[in-house]
Amino acid sequence: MKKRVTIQDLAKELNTTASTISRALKDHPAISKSMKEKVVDLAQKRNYKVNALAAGLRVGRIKTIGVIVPNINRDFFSSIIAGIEDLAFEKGYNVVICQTHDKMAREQQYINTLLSTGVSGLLISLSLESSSVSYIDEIKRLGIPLIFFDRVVEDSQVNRIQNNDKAGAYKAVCHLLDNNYRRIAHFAGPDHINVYKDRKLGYLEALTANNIRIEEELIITSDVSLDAGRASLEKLMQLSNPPDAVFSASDYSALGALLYLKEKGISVPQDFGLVGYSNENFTALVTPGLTSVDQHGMEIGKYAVKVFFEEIEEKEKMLPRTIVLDPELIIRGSSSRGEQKETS
Amino acid sequence: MKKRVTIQDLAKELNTTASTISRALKDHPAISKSMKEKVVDLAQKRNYKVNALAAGLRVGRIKTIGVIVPNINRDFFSSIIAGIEDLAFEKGYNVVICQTHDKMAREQQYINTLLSTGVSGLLISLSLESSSVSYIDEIKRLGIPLIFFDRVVEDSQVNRIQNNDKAGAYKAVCHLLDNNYRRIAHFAGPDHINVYKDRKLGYLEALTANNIRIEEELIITSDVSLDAGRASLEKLMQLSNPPDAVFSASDYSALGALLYLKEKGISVPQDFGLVGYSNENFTALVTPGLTSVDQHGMEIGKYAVKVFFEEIEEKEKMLPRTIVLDPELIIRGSSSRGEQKETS
DNA sequence: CTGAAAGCGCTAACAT
DNA sequence: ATGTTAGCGCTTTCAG
Repeated sequence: MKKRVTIQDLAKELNTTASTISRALKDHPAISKSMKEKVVDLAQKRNYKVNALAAGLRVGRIKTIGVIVPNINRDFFSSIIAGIEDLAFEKGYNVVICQTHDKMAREQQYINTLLSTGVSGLLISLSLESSSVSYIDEIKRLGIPLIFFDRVVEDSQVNRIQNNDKAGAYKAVCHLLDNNYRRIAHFAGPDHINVYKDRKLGYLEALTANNIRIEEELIITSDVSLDAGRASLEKLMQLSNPPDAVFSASDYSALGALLYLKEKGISVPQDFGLVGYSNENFTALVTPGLTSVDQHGMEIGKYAVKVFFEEIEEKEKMLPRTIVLDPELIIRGSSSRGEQKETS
Repeated sequence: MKKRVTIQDLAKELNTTASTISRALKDHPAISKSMKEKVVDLAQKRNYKVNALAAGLRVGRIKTIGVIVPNINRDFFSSIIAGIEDLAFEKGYNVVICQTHDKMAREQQYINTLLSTGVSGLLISLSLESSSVSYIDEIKRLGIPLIFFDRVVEDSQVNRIQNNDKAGAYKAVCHLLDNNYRRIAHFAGPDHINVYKDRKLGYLEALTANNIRIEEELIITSDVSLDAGRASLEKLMQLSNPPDAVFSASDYSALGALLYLKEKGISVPQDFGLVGYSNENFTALVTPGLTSVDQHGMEIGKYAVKVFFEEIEEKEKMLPRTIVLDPELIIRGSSSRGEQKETS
């Protein structure tokens, strides 16, 4: 367990000083070519690695971007992360990923840790529990770029990359109406999360625009998990006048509903229509395929880092931006009555 | 963009010194109760956070565990991570997750970054490209606990948490034989990765044990992706004597095969049997359900951190351990000829 | 119980 | 083109 090689060790061995080594290693213009070569060779030979702690302490920041998401095993979030990584790597930044499991406490803890390790920026999608958020001001005060994506805070002056969830939901519900479903229920998520609020709004607007009366009993709010979806539909089917379709704010609860319908032998899409949200990979794999709304995760990720780099590269303070992408309805078997091409 | 609050700021305000603040904050026994209270209160009020860079530089290590996996959007890996997080949090450690996308270069880069930021330990599952690995000695030399899980290095003295992949494959193939499939092909992964090598061995042993001749043409090696699975099966079906079942080393290529079979109207499991590996969530969702081998990801994660904590808590150097878990065959529709209970 | 002082490894302004 | 020096914020030994 020897100590790690430092810049001093290299300096001693080359009869020079730490400064020269430091500069040579960063390809500083004022260092002779021959010296640079010697230094780089020796560094390699001795397997030298910068101590990012020391460098970061000095400079106040390290070339790492912190990403905080509710869950990493959602295809939506993992595509966002892939998008973030692509650009970040290109620019020589590393990405560390933290998952909150939708707990506000973990979100706060990770923010503290990441801040205290000197990350250069923070890209965050809120946990389900995070209705209000207290850390924004502090992050701003530290001058660290902060970008929210997908699940964003709404009332503050911050950067946001999000989908037009209202439009996505609107399209989804209109599609169900086009396929002659008439009593369309909605699985809603917590109202304090923008995406769920907006999806509900889109649902309501689509009904109103089509002169369909809104019935509160057809709207069920939950954590939109698979189990919640199954339970919600079970409850709805007890109604004297049950729905003939569900627009779910999440693919998972749509899947729960689908499994319930299969169990009960209710045929989808003939007797019941189903649309989910997020276009998770499994939606294409279940039978019938689950119609869903694709949110272009990769793009969201790319925009998020892009804004980050703009923030650190601009000298003068930029105004916070909100970038809104348009989601896309992906039609599959679960909602296509009449002409079904979909088989898988 | 004010500077962040330091321990010195607090010291000045309380007419004491940094040492006292530092000690009070860590609940050092030699600090008076009243002082501790004052310090903790003020720290809270001023929103003080330790500068982990500075503390880490001093101590040489930070309370963070680095986890490196090929991909985070596999259910298998994300359960492992969940297992790791559980225990790590309990002990006050943070977990940062990095994904290599199966690229050796990224693996090396992340190891460098994590080492240079002073993580306390490294939990690694190798990328597909990583046949030989050069960083082990260095990590050991630095005295940082190193634990491989699932995809491990085989020839060195390191900690390993892995599944008995041979046994899992053996069970899977025997199950196919029990269901009267006779020409069983195998989708193999790269041979330099232990898990794929062992799954192939299990396949071969199961055939041999049942007096079935091994035919090289029935073994197709690929990156076991979805596309590879489809392509591999397509190729196999061109043979003059095509197989009637596939044991795939990965759920993804099994899925590719399933989609191909559906397209061609070959009925599963009647005319063709299919078994995958890893028990990804989607295996329960496709129709017919895909028989697969569950690897107890959560347990693997828990063991991995457990070994990490043992390493840092023991004073004397412990010998590297290898922990082998037994996987479990999950039987679903895709391989159950005769008595099919499975419908989903 | 508290303070003084040194130093972790690196960078950058300021020499030369 | 290279060296000198100071200091980032914290912990910890040693002294009181």
